[in-house]
Amino acid sequence: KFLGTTNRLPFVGTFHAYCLLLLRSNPHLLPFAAFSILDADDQLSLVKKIVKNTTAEKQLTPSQIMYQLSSLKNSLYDTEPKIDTRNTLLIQEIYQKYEAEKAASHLFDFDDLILQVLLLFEKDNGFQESFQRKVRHILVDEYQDTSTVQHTLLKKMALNKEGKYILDSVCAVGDEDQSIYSWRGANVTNMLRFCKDFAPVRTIKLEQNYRSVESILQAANSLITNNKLRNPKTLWSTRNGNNRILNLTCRSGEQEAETIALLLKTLPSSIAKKDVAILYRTHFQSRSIEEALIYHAIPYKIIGGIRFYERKEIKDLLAYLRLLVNPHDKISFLRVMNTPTRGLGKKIESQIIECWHFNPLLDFKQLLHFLLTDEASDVATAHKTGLYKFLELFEGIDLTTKPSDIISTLLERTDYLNYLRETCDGTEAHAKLENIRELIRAIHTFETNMLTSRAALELMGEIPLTQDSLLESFLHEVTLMQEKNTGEETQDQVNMMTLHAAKGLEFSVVVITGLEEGLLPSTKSLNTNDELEEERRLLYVGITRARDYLLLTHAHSRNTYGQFLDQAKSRFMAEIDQKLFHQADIDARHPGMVRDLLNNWLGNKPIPSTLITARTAPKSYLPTKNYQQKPTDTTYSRTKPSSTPTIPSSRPIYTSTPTPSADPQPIGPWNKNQKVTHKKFGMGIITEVEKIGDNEFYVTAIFKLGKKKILSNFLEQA
DNA sequence: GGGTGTCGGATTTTT
DNA sequence: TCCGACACCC
Repeated sequence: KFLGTTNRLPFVGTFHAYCLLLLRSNPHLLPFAAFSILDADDQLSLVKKIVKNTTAEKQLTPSQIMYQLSSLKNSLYDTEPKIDTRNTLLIQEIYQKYEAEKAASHLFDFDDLILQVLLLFEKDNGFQESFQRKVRHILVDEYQDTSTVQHTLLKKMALNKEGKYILDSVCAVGDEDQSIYSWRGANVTNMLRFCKDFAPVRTIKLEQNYRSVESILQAANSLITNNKLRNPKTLWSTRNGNNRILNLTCRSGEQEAETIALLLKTLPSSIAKKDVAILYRTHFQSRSIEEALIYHAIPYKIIGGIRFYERKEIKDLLAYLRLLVNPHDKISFLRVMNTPTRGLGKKIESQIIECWHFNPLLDFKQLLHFLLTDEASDVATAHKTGLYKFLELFEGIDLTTKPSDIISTLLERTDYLNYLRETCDGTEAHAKLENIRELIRAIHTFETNMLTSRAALELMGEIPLTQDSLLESFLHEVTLMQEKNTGEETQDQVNMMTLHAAKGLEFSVVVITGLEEGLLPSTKSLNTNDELEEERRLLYVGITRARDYLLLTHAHSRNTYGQFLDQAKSRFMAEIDQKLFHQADIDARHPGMVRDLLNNWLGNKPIPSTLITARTAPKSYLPTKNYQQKPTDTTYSRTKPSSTPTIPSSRPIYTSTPTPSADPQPIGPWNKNQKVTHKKFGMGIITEVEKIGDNEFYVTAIFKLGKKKILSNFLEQA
C-alpha cells in the first residue's frame, strides 16, 4: 500500500548490503574512494600479522582476538559499555593497529560497513537530510537480531538532528524468543529500545501461527517457558494434528544418519524431499548424514557451510582482481605475490613489508618500482626477476577492461591452472578447476546482468548511480554474496543446514539432530545462563520451522575427533511436554523395524507399543566396532502409508524377518560396502561387484551424483 | 627459498 | 582423525 503505483522499487536486503550500497554511492565522502571488503579469513590473517611477536600471541588465539575486536567495535555506541578488564589494554592496542592497517590498505571489515555509514550520518554534511528526503519508509525484519550499532543507525535514518521522528513509517518485526545472534553483537533489548526511541509506537502481538500444527507449537511453547528472560507469549494455531512429534534414541551418529535416510525413503508421496529439512547445531554434524544420504542415493542440498568465495583457489584469483581495484590492498598483495610461486619468499616479503611501512602512501606498483630502482634497498637479483614477472601480469589491464577478459588474461599469465595440477592431487585439482570455471561463469553472468541491475538501481531512485567499474561492483557483491546458487532448483532435494541458517524458513517435515548435551546445548554455552537460554531459543527456532512433522534425534555415542564418546540426552528434551511426543530407543532395532516405525508415524497410524517400548538388545544387534549397515531395500518391501490397509495396532505390522547384518562375502579385491574413490565422482560406496576378467571387475557404487557402474581400473580403494 | 616432517588444536553459530 | 603451522634441512 505504501508503495502505491510508484515504479520506484524498494531496496530489500541486509543492513550490511544496504550500507555497502550507500558507501558505494558516496565515495567522495569516504576516507578512500576505492575500498575492498575484508572477509573473516582476511581479518584473521591480518590479526595474526599484528599479534605476531607481541605478548598477546601466547595469551589469546587470533579468533578470540577477532571476537573481542568486533565486540569492542560494536560496543562503541552502547550506553553502558561492557568492559572486559582482563585484556582491555591489550585489545585496545591491537585494535589501534588493526584499524591503522586496514586504513593503510583501504579496507573495510563487515562492522565498518555499518559504522562508516553511521559516520556519514553523523558528519554534518547534509547526508542525513538528503537521505530522509529520498527514503520515507523503513521496515526491519528480525529486529531481535539487530546490534546496537544497527539500532543507532536506524535512529539516524528515522530521526532528524533534533531527535524528532521524521519519516512516514518505521516498522520493526521481531520475536525475542528467536534471538540467536547475541554472539555477534545482537541485542534483544533493541526491541524495547525501539518502543522508547521511536515513541509513540503501536505494538501488535502476533500469537496466531499459520504455519505449524498445534501440537508442534505446544512443544515449542513448553520448551521456551523455561527461559526466564522473556515476556510470556503463547503461540496457537487452528491446524490440528496429533502424533506429529517423534523422538528417537540412536546407537550412534551413524545410526542417526541411517535413520534419517530411512525417513526420507519412507516419506509419503504427498511430501516432497525439498519440503524436508535436516537441522543440526554445527556444520561438522552434516558429514555423517551426507554419507548416509549418498549411500542411499538421496539427493540433498547443503545450505551455508563453506561459502564459495572462501575457497582457496577462488580467494587467490579474487585477490588478483582486488589488487586491480584497490592497489593499496596489502592483504591481497601478500596473498598473491608468490602464488603461484615465483621465487618471492620470506626474505623479500619482509623487505616489502618494511619498505611499505615507511612509504605507506604508495600503492603496490609504485612500491615495487621504488624497490626495484632504489639503489639503497638491496634486493637480490633473483627477487628482482620475480618482482618484474609479477608486475608484468598486470600490464595492459585496467578497470576499463572487461572483467571476463581480465580473469582469462590473468589465468593465462599466471598459469594458475597448471599450478593447481602440480600442487594438488587429481580429485582435488579437478574440484578446484570446477570452482574456477564456476567463478568465470559467475563473472560472465554478472557482466551481462549488470546493465539490467544498474537500471534497477536507478529505478530505486534514492541511490545515485554508482560510478564503480564492473569489476569493482562484482568484487563488492561477491564478498557479501550469501552462497553459490547452483541453479539446480528443479531437482527434489532434501535441505540440510544449521539451526541458525533455518531461521525464517519453513518445511513440512523437520528433523533436528544431535539433541545431546554438549551439542545442543553446545559445550561452549554452558558457562552462563544467558548463553544456555540462547541455545534453548535455537531449538525453539528449529521446532517452529516444522509445519506437520517433527523428528528429534540423539545418539548414545558419537564419533568426535576420531574417538567414540558417550553422549547424554539433551536437557531440552526433558523440558518439552512429554505428552506431546513419542519416544523410542532404536539402538538395538534393525533398520526394518525402524522403517516400520517411521512408516506408521508418517502415516499417522498408531505406533505399536512393541516399537515404542525400549527393550533389551538381542546380542546379534549389539553395537560392534565395525558395524556396517546393510542396505535395506532388498530385504524389505516398502509400504506406502496411504495404500496400506489399517493394521490393528495390537500386532506388529512388520512381516518380514529381520536379517542380522552379516559381513558381506568378499568378491576379489572389491567388496560390497567398501569405500572407493573415483577421479570424477569422488567418494562412493560399492553396492555390487561383477567379475569380468582375472583382474577386472565391473563395480557398481553410489556416489554423490548417484549410482554408477564402472570398470574397477578407474577406482581406488579409499 | 622450498620441501618434508612433527606437533597440536579443532567443532559453535554469520554479515 | 585431519589439517595447518612451524621448524628444520637441503
